[in-house]
Amino acid sequence: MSETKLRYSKQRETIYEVLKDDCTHPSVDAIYTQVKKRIPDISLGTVYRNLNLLADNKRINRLDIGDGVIHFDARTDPHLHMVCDECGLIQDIVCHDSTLLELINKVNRHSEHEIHSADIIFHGTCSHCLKKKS
Amino acid sequence: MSETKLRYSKQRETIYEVLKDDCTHPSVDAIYTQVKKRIPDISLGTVYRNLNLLADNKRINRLDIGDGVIHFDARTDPHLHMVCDECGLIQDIVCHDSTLLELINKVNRHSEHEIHSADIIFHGTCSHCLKKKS
DNA sequence: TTACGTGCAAAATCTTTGCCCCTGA
DNA sequence: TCAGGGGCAAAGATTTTGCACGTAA
Repeated sequence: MSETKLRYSKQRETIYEVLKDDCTHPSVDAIYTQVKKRIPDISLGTVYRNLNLLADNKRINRLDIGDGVIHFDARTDPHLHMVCDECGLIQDIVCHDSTLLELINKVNRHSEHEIHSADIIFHGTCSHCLKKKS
Repeated sequence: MSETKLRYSKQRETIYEVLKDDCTHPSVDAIYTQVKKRIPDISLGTVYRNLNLLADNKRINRLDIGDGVIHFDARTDPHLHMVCDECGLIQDIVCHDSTLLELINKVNRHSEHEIHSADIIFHGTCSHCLKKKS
């Protein structure tokens, strides 16, 4: 949870590279499988450790969609997520305007709490599955 | 995941009653502890089984705040959640107006996907912790 | 040199499941 | 009667951690 100085390690940078090039919001296991192609003897524990370190240092984000495993995302700009209930894919929804900030401001005005951030996960049917259905 | 007819059971109704009277969005373990006071020999497996059944039948909702355990909520009207990063409490944020629907509609207009629902979890500092700080 | 990082395996958590007995309808 | 429900314990699944060895700075 705390931000600490990190020394270079091939494993950690490879994990970060793999995640950065993967837009599917992969689970730890999926990342492990990918990284293993480049560093065959890396261990799952190392992948967990480094993903947690990277997240604690805000280089990546944890993403919890409620499927029982943690997903990770190398995008750190504010954006929303959409989970397709048909195919399970997780997609980014870019905030075209100030929608997200507006929502947070609205809640801040109407409640006594102080909101700092919002994790928003939409559920529905993705464009690809919509086409398949019609 | 599928909705099925459920026969009456004392255990299930007690679990539902306990959850309905608890506004803290308790974890399975917290619910188990509560229910155990009324039915001392109930088993944890039964609590899991029934919470999942109740959720599948839409009588309650699962709530995933990313802390590694599932929370449950007997409120089924559309509302948002706020997790206090200081004390960990989960609070309801009532949607005063059509904010939530507006957000969903906006995304539906701007993306090719079809959004059906939104799970929104705010992070910040709750009113109680704000007072303690000042 | 030395504090941080790794691989490995064991442990810790959390959740589901099989089995046999019980119970609501 | 009998299919659904429960208790118990074992199994599964996911994640963390201790330890001895390796490595960046």
